[in-house]
Amino acid sequence: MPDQPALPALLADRTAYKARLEQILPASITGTTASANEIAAAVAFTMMYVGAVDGHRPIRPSTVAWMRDGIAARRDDADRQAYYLAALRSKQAVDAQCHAWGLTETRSWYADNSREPIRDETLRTWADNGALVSGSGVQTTSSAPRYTLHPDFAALFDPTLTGEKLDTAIKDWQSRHLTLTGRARAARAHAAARAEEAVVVHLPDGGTRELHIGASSEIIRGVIEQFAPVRLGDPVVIFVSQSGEKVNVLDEALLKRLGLPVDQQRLLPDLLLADLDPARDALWLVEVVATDGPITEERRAALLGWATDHGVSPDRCRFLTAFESRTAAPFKKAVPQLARGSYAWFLDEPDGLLAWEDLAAE
DNA sequence: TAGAGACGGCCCACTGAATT
DNA sequence: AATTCAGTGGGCCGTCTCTA
Repeated sequence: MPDQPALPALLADRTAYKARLEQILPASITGTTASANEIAAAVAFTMMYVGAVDGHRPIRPSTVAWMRDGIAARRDDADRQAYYLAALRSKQAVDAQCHAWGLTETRSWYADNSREPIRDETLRTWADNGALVSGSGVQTTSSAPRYTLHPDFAALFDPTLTGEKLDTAIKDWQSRHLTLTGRARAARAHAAARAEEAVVVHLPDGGTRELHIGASSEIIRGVIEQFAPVRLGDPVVIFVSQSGEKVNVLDEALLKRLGLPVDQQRLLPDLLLADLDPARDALWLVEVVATDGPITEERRAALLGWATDHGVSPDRCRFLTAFESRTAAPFKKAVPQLARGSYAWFLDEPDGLLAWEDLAAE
């Protein structure tokens, strides 16, 4: 990475970052201690240490968790870069780097599981307050690094900025980012970044819906745009559920009329379609398989139970597993488990439908 | 002394890179 | 090409400390 900006100058230690954070994003403003607590100080130090600013050298939570006192003490650009690269590879790579440096201190700042408060509390809160630049093109469940500091926020940690100059700079930043309009601006920028990478699905009723980027969303789009209009007489998309998101209900009124509860705790299909054609009158329960999770006998029974518990007749339920291709590994892996009485559909062969039927039932 | 907050730990589903 | 592994996302819970 030859065109990377220079690494920023650092403050003395974590304590110094905590002190500044308490001025910039105090709990009294953010409503949570996560914006300026010890974890937040560790995050700020580490992000500045590796130069995670303005889209360059993004980190993930483990980059913070794996930092150690011995590493933090090494301030050469080459060492900082070396830690960044090691932390991108694995914890073992960090161990190896420490060994190469002859560091005896083997304790990371935080245990691996502490990534959760780092991610869920500190980084979330910073993002809400315009302190981060949202990662672009990184899938929700990807382990790729995505977090960088907003350059204006990072500038507040400049060691040469002290006393009155620091106070002024902080007040200026707060007035641009922490006001109602500042927050709204951050939210809009965040939404715009997400929309740019979204998968746009055209619904049967003419509307559109944006889904997260990823193979699953491409398959969902295929089912809605290519499968449903051909196979269903009068298709309606009732809801879509995506990882990392509450169930996305598209037709609340219909869901209510059907009397189906959308309970987050229970097993729900990835996609629920209804065929309102009076001659067909069916409910399509669809599972989308990018890697795993087809309609197995167990899943079929659970989904059927969910539907029939609420008055849907079993003979009105259709079960479909949607795949990217029948030539790809996920389908081959799923074949032995596919539930009898379910269908399979493939994104790369949208005009076909594979039926696994009970001979006696037909 | 009860309740709230902080923090570390565990679980599940899913993804992409590394390994075989 | 298939499988494994490590790390992400979303959750929940137990323990400790501080405070009302």
